[in-house]
Amino acid sequence: MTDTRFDPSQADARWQRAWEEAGTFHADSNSAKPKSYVLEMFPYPSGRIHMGHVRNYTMGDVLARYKKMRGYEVLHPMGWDAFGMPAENAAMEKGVHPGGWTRENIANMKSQLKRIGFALDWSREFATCDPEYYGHEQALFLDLYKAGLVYRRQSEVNWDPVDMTVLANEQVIDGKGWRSGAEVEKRKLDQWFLKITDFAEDLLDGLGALDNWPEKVRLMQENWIGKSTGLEFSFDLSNGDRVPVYSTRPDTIFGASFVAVAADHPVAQGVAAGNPDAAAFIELCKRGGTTAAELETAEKLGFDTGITARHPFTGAPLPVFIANFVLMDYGTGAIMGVPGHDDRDFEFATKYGCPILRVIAASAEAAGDPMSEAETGDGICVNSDFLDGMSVEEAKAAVNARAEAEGWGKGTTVWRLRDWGVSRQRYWGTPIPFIHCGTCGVVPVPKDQLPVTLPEDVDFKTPGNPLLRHPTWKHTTCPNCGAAAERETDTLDTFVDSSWYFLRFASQPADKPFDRDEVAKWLPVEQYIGGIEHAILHLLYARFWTRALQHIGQLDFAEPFASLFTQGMVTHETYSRVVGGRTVYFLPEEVERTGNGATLQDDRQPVEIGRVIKMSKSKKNTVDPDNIIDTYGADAARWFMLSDSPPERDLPWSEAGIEGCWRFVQRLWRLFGQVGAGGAGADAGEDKALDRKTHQTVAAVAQDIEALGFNKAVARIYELTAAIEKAAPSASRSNAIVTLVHLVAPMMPHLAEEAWSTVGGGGEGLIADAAWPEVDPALLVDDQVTIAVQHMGKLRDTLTAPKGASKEDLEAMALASEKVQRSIDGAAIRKVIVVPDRLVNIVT
RNA sequence: GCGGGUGUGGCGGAAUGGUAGACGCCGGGGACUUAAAAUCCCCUGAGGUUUCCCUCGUGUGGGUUCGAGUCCCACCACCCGCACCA
Repeated sequence: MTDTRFDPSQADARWQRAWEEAGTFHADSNSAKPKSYVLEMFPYPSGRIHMGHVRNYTMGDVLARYKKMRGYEVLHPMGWDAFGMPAENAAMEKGVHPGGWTRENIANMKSQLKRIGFALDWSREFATCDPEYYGHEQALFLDLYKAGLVYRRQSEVNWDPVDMTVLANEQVIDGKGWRSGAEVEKRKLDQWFLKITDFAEDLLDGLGALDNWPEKVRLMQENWIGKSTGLEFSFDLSNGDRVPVYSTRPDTIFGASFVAVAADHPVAQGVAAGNPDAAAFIELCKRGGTTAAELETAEKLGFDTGITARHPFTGAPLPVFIANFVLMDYGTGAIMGVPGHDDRDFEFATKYGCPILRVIAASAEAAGDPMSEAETGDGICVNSDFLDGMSVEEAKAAVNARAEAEGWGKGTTVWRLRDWGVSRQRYWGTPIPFIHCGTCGVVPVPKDQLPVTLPEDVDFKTPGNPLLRHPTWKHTTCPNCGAAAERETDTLDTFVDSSWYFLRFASQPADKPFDRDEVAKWLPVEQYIGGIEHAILHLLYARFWTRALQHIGQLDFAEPFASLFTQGMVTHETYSRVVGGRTVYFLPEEVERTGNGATLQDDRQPVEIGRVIKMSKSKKNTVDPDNIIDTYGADAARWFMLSDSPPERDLPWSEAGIEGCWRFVQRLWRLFGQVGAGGAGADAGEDKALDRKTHQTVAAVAQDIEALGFNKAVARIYELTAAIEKAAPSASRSNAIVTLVHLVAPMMPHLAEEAWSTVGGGGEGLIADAAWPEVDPALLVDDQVTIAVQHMGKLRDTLTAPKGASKEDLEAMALASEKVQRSIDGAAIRKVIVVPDRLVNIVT
């Protein structure tokens, strides 16, 4: 090896070519080896790869390469989540076609990914906007329809009356359309739904078996599914109607002081018909946000209908309100208000003067205590007739039993989970394969006519759904009767696309979505890696879709992802100045970081250093992976992604940090050049301490990689590197260096290949195909251990003892310590605690 | 608002209830060099002491324990999700 520096600008591409030519990362479905499916969430082709992608894919890549070295047949695919709104936005803003824009982005991002040297099987690549892919998706959708899991019903959307278009929640800002600024209305449309609620119980139960999912993701899903048990009963109204309500707290029924119904509840509609004020109030509720967050934080508003409801036990008349915080979608769309024991009811009652009654208290004596806030905790029933003295749980059961016995109510399970609305009134998505016929109704497109492809000739000059206004596309004939009919112009939610892509990666027949047997070979995914932002929707939908396919007999398993890992974001500090009262941000590459400040390169004047936050275009705190790779090569960038921060936490990018990684790449390169100095690699044993360190590191790094503790693996590699550098030349040292090449191979594959091809005359083949080093268990244990000696729990001395020394010996050694004796200072020893191989604590 | 998470030196972080700060970054000092880059060595939680050590210290306040960053209770701060962004 003559070069003193590793040059990634020529080595990276050379090894990437070598892997490609050898088909190194091609996954063979017929392999006899044990399989491992490593998957990172596929990206939306926004145009450029960002550091978050690099981090996500580097983690998966290290695992995939490591698994391969451990003898697994690894499937590590990549593709594109290519449908979605940004492409339509680009079409509107730049006058480009969504398809062309997307294809161009994919090409750019693919070449970016290739430069990082990921061990991907590119032969399985696809984009969800490929007619082949979405055609199969349409077929699956029809299968689910046939199984009764797809239906249509009316549902509300955000309607922008100026742009004449449906808006996503994120396009509604303070109740106004993001483009038009017009007040957003709620409008009812016929929409397609998937019956995810049929699987609510199963999706909930399934969480229990997902041991290798983060606890917090399981909890989030559990809360999302939101199983609750309560009582459903009806109030008799003074106008002769009956209104069913649902409550999870029937034990507090004697504390009910009002009844509230949702704005779109039939009772509300009935009142509005004869009362313009009520109608106006309902209109008010329809404006403003629809999201749960907005409803919860918005001021509680109500309209007193003048109607009263008869309390089922006391017969007392309770006022009936229309309220903005009651949701038609949840329960029965009506509630009994118990201000004493529900936060929202308390706020509402305070505002509208309803009585706040205490019906739960810590003890019977506290029954008369005043209430300054809602008390939602446990206690016993008071002021509650026959419930007095019962616990909350007893009272719930007692009220339910009484209601059922008397026939005016019944115990019910209610789910927060709602059916999945998949209709989108947009162009750039999978067309929903149905036809509307004047005589036959809604008719599925026959499978032999799939895919229903998107028309190419569309314009985005006017707002609204281009499919709806396309001159010819929607006109067709009914497959049933042959009469003129119209195509469905809604497209599918892009979450449908990402609910089965992992199946298509595993198996790609031309004539069907996937082959059941081939899928069974690869699935479930051993390790799925992605952002926490997908903790609920994507992961829940994918779990549902898999169950739905199992239900209709197309799959043999229910859970697609055996292990899940959610990685943190890549963050960066921000650089800004206030110019004319406005904050102007600067890119890191425009800024020079000095000691504890920063200056703009253009004018040498200081800029303000802001908080370290998620990289975002608006704050300009982004770093382009291409620039980093141009400067430092792929391996330094990969190493940075793995160093320091635990993978589940945020990773702050810094120029100094990547410089450090670059120095380490070169440091390794110099060390790798020293194989053979002091003897050939075959005979270790000359340097027992180094042998031990080497084997301990191999075992620890393996363990860390398998637990995705990359930052710990990195720290151990630094330690071994330092130990080798300090060691005198020997066969042990040469062995250690060759081992080190293996250890870094999954993380810095280009450097490792370059070293492998040259060390000690050159290794056999590619190191990507090499086996992970064997560990000698005898070398994992040290024969000497350091014992901490404490007096009253405080460290006073340390001593070295043979491993496995007896408690008596350790105690004697500890008491012999001068420092310890000085600390004890003649006090009587009451107790000595000895933890073998760890510590001695003397208690006086 | 509801749900979830996080908090340890100047910074990122490490630590089966058992030596807090491994490892990296920044910073300081030195070696090499005509000089620089690169590289190598040493120091680097705070305070006291002055080369022997001592005291304090893991968001805050309590508690359990021989011993708490770790377990329990209460609080504070920040971050994420909330169903049409992906």
